[in-house]
Amino acid sequence: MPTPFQNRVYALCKKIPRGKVSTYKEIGKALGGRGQIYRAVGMALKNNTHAPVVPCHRVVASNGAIGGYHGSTRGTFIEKKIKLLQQEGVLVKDNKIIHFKKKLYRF
DNA sequence: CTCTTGACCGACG
DNA sequence: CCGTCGGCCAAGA
Repeated sequence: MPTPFQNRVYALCKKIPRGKVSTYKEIGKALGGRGQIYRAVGMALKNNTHAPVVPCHRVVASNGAIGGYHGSTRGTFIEKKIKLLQQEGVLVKDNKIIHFKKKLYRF
């Protein structure tokens, strides 16, 4: 069972439109949190095993880095995440999102 | 309740 | 560009 906090995070993830991405920080802000809120967001997504029902692959770090996927900061899953993003029109180079500012979706 | 850890961020040198 | 430090959220032990 997910915690209420996790539910909020997942709900926001679903709101992200196709071809757009968001960041841990923006999600945290949207939740009304401040400071280290994005760290808690990261934990929530890590606990998310039902991907891609929840499009957590559209959530990246604030600097445009991919971040992590399926509980890993690097590995096969990350490649999968990149592929999914590129399928949706978000180009990724060297684990960073191209035109990140343009693709960034704010709530 | 206390302590640790995490898919993080921003500032500084 | 890279390593280091401060910050101060949520969940689990």
